[in-house]
Amino acid sequence: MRWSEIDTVPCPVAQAMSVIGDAWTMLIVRDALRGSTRFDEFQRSTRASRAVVAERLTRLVHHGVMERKQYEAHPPRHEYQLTARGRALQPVLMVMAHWSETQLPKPTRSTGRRHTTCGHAFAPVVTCSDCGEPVTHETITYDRPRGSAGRA
Amino acid sequence: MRWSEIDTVPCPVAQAMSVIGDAWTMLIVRDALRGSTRFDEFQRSTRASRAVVAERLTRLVHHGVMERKQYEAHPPRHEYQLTARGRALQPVLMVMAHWSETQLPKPTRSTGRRHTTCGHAFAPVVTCSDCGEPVTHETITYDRPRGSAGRA
DNA sequence: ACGGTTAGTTCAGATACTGAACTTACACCG
DNA sequence: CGGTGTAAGTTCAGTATCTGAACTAACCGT
Repeated sequence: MRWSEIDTVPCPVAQAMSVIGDAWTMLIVRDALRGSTRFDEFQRSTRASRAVVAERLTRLVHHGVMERKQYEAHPPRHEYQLTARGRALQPVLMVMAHWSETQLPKPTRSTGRRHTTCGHAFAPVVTCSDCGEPVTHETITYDRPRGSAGRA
Repeated sequence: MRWSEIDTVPCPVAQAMSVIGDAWTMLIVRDALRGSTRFDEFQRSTRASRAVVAERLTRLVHHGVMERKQYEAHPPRHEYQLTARGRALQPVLMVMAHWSETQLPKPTRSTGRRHTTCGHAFAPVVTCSDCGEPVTHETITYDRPRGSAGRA
């Protein structure tokens, strides 16, 4: 199966992969969540090749994660902004960064994440929308126990 | 910059990418979280080429996400099991699947996720470990506002 | 006129992926 | 005994993708 056909798999994880299943794409989204909007900004920060940055930005726009806007007419200049769909990736990146910080051996500079509601540094905790209690690997089941297409 | 050098970037997202920043790897982890352990099981479900499945499994073992265990001596047969580090990816996949289900247009079969603590189907909500309130893109700040290396 | 900025595109050479066949080592069946 | 099946890979030729560097276009400031 080709990369380009992943989007035909009826699984939410595979669908997500068809949009953000690439390291450079994720780094671009990370930068966008931090406030980057310009092509060169993405290129310098990710250090991906210019061709890859251009291709990934086009793909993100195509999937409705980012919007390409002209901010200057002469000369024509564009910038990339996250859409609501793109901003909704924030929890994904945050939980991923937390996994990295707590599970991987190599030290990374702390992200210094702070919750403005309470003012504290914090760890993201995934909870149940119904009862509010934390969700762990052990307290989850799936309705169709062993279906054909994957899910997580 | 090469893919193989991502792990030198001192950013937790980049570090995560160096381990799971690949679509096939994520699908393998998804299957493992569902209970798959065998090479052929991963290959059939992901439909990646056998060479890629072998390479990705080796990489996951190398990064301590999975363990390779011999479960039969004659003929030698191995299986792959998630380590604690691998099981800790469950929230990442779950939040990602939720993003996919709520944000992407293409319909995917519902994952039918159920919380055994309360017995209900649920959506994962990322909350603050300190105050317990939901965390959104708007209620987060970062201590070093515009550092050199990325974070999210 | 000269250099700088922004957003790309182009290209040759290197790297990675695909699909299929092949391998090893056994088990089961008649 | 020979054939088929299973499990976990490996190998290979052809194809696709990525890298790094240079180049383009259209302006600005001095």
